[in-house]
Amino acid sequence: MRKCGHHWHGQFRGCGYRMTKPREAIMHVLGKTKEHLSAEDVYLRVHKFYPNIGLTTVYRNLELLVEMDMVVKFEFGHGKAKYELADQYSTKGHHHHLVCRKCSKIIDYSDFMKDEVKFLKSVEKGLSEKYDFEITDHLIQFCGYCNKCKKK
Amino acid sequence: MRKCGHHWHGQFRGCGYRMTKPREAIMHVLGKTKEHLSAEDVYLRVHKFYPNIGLTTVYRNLELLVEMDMVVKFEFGHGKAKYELADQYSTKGHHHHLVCRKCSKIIDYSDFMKDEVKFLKSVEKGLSEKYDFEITDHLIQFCGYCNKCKKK
DNA sequence: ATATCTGCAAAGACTTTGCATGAGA
DNA sequence: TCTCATGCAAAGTCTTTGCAGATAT
Repeated sequence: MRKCGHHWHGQFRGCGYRMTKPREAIMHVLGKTKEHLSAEDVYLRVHKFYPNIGLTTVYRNLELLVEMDMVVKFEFGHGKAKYELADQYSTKGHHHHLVCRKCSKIIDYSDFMKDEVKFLKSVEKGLSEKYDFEITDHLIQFCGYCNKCKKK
Repeated sequence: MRKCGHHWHGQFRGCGYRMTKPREAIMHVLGKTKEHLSAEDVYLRVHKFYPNIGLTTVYRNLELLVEMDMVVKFEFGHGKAKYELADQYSTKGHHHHLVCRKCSKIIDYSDFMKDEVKFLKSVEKGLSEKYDFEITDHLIQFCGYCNKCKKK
């Protein structure tokens, strides 16, 4: 059976992991979507072209990918965790979320990134020094009511 | 038995809810701590002076309090949700969190709020207009490795 | 060859629901 | 008095763990 050659190979090997078919399939699904997928969502999509996949494997690999900084995990507070490819691997690019408190709708936005970068730069530096904390990532999110859910 | 009079009374009545002993007890616990408590944490603390409390009641009221904007719910990604009194009811004041990806330690910080306010003011305005979204709250959080967990 | 990875089944953890009883206004 | 709220038990979800067999290198 052919080897699991692929452009993710190096990423995994570099971290001491193997490139396997389930991993390839999971990366494929994550790379193809612009949505925020739950573990089960990923499982279902992978399952279509790789029916042998197990949900457990999806959970284990998503966790691994988060640890490797290739995937970001979000807990929007509606039961299940959602996963997205990290900015540098994604076609979506750097963005944040607007979360509706009523219908749970999530809007991606990538506006005002200039302001954000300026803000983050000084804050991250200050915080990491003051608290002796190595900052690897940030989470910025706005909560409220979407156009359909806000009171008229 | 005496009535449940208390300074939270108006908050609840104003939203169409009743002031009950369990609610009073839960507010008492939340108001007394500076920690981030899980539902079970709240339950255990309330239980000490109000042993009749049920865990279900705690869950139901925390949810209610979040909806009333009196409490903020955080999902730091380590299993259980954590709750804090909202800024305006808390002695902690406005703050955000630094979350260690390894040991799950959470550091509250309230530095750089001037920069933050400036940043948020323009961004919130822009976003709410562009996406027709009523922003009620924001979540800003930095993830990384605390002094004990970062590689030397 | 051999340590890693996978899939299945079962267990675990947190949270929600149903319902009869109790309490606030 | 008349709803609303509570507590218990049971159920529901999402996620993790154990383990034997399969796979990548």
